[in-house]
Amino acid sequence: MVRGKTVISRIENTTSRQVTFSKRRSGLFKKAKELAILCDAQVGVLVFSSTGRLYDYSNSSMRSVIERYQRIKDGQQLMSASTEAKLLAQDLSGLEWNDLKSLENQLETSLHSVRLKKDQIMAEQIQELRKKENIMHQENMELHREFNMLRQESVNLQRKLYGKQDVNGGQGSSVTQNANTPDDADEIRLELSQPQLADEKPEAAELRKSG
Amino acid sequence: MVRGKTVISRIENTTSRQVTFSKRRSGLFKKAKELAILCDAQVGVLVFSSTGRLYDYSNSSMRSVIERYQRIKDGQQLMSASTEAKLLAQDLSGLEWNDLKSLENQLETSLHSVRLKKDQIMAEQIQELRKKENIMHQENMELHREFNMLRQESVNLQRKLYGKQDVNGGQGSSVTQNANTPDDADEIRLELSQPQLADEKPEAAELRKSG
DNA sequence: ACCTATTAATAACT
DNA sequence: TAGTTATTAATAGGT
Repeated sequence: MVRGKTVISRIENTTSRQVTFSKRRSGLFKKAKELAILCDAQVGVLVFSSTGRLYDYSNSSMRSVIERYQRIKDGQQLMSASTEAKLLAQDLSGLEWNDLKSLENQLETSLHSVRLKKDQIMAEQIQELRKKENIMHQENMELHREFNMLRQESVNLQRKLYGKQDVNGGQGSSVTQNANTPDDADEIRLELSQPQLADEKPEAAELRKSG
Repeated sequence: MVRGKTVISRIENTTSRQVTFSKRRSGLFKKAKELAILCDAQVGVLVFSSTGRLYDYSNSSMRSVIERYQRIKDGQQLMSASTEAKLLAQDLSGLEWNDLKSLENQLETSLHSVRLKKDQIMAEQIQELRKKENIMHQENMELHREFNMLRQESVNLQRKLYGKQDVNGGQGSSVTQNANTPDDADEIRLELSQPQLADEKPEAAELRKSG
């Protein structure tokens, strides 16, 4: 029953977060739809849940919304497919369906196999790159783990060697100050953060498995 | 003051439509923001006014939202182009040969631009994945380098601590299994191999230098 | 841009 | 997941 002024910060309880997500998502879509109708606007809404699931609304096709957005953003003047199709449809009037059907078939079949092959190749490439990406990410994580173990070990050794004085063994960056090793690494500075997929949330990897 | 139940249909009066657009647009964005915060979701909203102006909101970058959307969608539907062609063909009736000729050309053009767009999207994806791959690879190399330096240091510390006998001061870390290192660090075996890009293109190396 | 009567959305509950 | 309801939030029309 809405007690008190609703505070907008992350809902920690998982179930109530999911319930709220479901309710507010539909509320948002409803608002988007109303805006589109009332004000004759083109609207697209994209929502990814914290579990990585996609929900979307748009009054026209999302593809065309995105293309329009990109056209404006990129300053490019690429005509969107849907716009072009509309123009094409307007140009032609009074055409026999049977003729069109065979025409369509001809055009499609001639292009279909080529497109299929090309798409297949590109899709395979993308899939392979994604696989590689995941493997590298895992390897990266493993390296971090092992690195930290070794660092801890090194710190312990230094403690044994030098006593408890001047041993900089914190979790921070500068791990060792080993001033008396002439031909070896005198000073190792470490500034490592956890590896991260460039701009992806963790669940994205999860998603790729299923999708 | 909201008289009566608000009817959702196009507002004919231009000024009040614009006012409503402005108000409801900000309302929509607010709702989107709240959803993102409350439910830890990634949200993107795109709105084009009836005059063609773009307004957008997203809690992360719109680009990443769109890319995430496309990553999901292009796995699901590679058939949208042919579907559109079918819909287009169904609209039309009554045809002459000259019309067919021009239709053929237009369909070809249309298909061409659709194909171009699709290819462009896929090519961008591949490019971005390659970029990510390179970044991760670089990070991986750096980790290896630092790991080896730290390992060397650890070995030196162990020598100092234990002399040349029984140099196995690991705290249970499976990383340093250098059981009998007589004099040189050359024999230290590390179970990590250098990371490698499977089928690296020439520009990849170039990228790492600068990045 | 601000105000406010009124409807709309929704948090907590079942 | 789907209702109910007490509240808060959004907003249409006016200024």
